[in-house]
Amino acid sequence: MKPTLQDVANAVGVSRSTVSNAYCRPDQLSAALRERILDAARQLGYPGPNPTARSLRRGFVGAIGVLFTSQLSYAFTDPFAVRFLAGLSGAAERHGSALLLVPLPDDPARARAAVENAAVDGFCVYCVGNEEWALDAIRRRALPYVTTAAPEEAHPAHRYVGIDERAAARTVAEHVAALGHRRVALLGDTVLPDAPPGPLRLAGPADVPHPTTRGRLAGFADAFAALGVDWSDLTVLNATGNSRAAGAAAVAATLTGDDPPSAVLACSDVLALGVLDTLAEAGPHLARPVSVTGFDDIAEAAAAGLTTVRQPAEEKGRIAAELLLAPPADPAAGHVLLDTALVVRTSTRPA
Amino acid sequence: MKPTLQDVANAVGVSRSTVSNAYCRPDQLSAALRERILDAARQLGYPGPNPTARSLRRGFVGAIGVLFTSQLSYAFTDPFAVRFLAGLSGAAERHGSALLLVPLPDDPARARAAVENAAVDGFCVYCVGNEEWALDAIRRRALPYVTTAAPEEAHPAHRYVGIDERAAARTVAEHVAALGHRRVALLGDTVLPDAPPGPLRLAGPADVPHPTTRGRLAGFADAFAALGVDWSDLTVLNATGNSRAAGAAAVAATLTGDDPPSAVLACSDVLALGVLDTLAEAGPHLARPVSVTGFDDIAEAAAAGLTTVRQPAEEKGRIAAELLLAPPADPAAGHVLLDTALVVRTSTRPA
DNA sequence: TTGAAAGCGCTACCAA
DNA sequence: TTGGTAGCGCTTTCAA
Repeated sequence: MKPTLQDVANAVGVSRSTVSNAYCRPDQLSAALRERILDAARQLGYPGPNPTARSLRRGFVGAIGVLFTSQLSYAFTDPFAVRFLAGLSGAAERHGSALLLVPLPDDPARARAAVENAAVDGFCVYCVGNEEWALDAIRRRALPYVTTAAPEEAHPAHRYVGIDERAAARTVAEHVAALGHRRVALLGDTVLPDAPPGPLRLAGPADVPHPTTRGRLAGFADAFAALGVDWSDLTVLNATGNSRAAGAAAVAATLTGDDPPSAVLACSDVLALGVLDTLAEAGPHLARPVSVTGFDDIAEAAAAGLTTVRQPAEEKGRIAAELLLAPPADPAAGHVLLDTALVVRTSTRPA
Repeated sequence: MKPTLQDVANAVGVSRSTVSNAYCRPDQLSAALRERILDAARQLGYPGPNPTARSLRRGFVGAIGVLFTSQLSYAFTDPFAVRFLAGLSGAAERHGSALLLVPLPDDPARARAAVENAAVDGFCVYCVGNEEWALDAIRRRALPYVTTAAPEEAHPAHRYVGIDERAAARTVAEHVAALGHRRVALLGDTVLPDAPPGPLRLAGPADVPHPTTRGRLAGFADAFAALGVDWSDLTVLNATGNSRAAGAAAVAATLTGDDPPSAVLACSDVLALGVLDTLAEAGPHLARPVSVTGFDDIAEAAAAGLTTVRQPAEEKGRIAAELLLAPPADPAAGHVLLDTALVVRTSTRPA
């Protein structure tokens, strides 16, 4: 059996308290005794206090849980998520907190159990879809948490760091509109659940369940509505996933059909890069060039010359961690909206 | 105070065991009683069994620790590490295990404490330098672990997944040698600790402390030695970090000096991309083109036309997780060497 | 400076 | 099917 603190105490002939003190309160005993205890521990192969037992007793763990309501590997596949995690981990590191990445099974009951069973002091919920159930489980545990988007309904103690999705989306749409584009397609990931890739009939942005996508589509629409281009004049394209391939598949038929749009506004850079892939492939067969915009400004966007909206990924992660680990006294400071910036590159041209 | 299992038991008028059973062994009580208990729990706001207490009692945690002996954010900054983590997290997810990313402070004593205090069932150690101290702490805790490189000295129960660094490096060097290059520079990250960026005097690869870098440099040297080009004829360049910028800085003086090498063999793609950056910047001032090779085959390598050695990043992560979570019965199967492949692109040309 | 006592919240065994 | 008992390994008063 693995030796315990008790064994060390027995070996030295002192009480457990004293051994415990030797580890976590060196000032509470003589240096000599402490040395004697540590020596005995080494001799016995005692690896130091058991972390789980210590957490139970102390009432905290030293780790924050990170939740992606999707495959966990998504976190490492999406460039924006990776940068967010870089910022988050840097700040967590500074606070001496570890990061527990919690995989969520597809089965709702088991997913909820995963949230209930995570040994953490708080949660950072990376919003990618419907995570209300997870927030509910977290609130029941009375743990602090932070999300990466404003909540749908305000909740006391709900802290978040996000951007003004709608206003940000509007800026890039205004840029495209100013270039003279009027036949425009909007591309989003999972605009409606279970919808197939490609064009979608949608009464308005309000019908989109995912708040981030809803906000961005609404912002795109705002810009055109101001110029008299109605929602019904816009094409909405659905991608079945936030990936390059899904973006490419979503637009393929539309771009190669007759009367294609002159511009495609995507809800993420990854989708937009997929559009560029389709465009590059279709190449000579296209009647005329198509302008494309993305959202996020990931590294690949610059290389591809993609016009996009920049949001500060690492900073978002850093602030999320700080909101959790060093909560502001003023509750209003728990709601952070970051600035975004339109980045114009070569993927948008006059219509 | 937060309600505990005991409170629920009191409320329903049953024993704690029965409440516990209601949560983790539903077959041990009648459906009716279980419903009654769960209802009471809901009423009281009991969020379910405390994960830490459960772990203590059960003796396992359901998480594996991931150690990067560097800034934790490095894990998200290095493309190869990110792909490794994607593979690792996918496999962990399948096994229902969470991932605890443990930040390691710079201070050695505190770093060791971080390893000792992590509540995990095992460790995956991503090798980036000297991690013997961490392995030592893990062994004392008698936890299973896996590393991403063969150990320097064999240890029972040490499992690893790696590649034959030396043989792999040799293949790309042979390719460069076959193109006729004889004046060659080798570029590695932290070839010697605390060495400045740029050329380095080194008696031989054996003097390099980091095993991965040592193996790759030795492999490069092997290829040239076979053609009569001695170690002393090769230039060794030191980069102070595994980053594009560090790679660029390491080669700048050498490439723009007189009598520059005709080829640079880098120990990673990231470093090689830095070399390409320097080359692009120096551009017209260069006497003649310089061939460059990398190592890893990250996504950016393809776009940059970089000749490199491909190693299966995601698979490495997946196998690491499986070695840990589903240990093979045969101990020999705990040592996995993955295949690598030379990928020739446009960054290498005849001398 | 040291030790005794009292749990942290839970689960697993065994007996009823 | 239910409950009593006995810890899991530790830390923290408080008293000596």
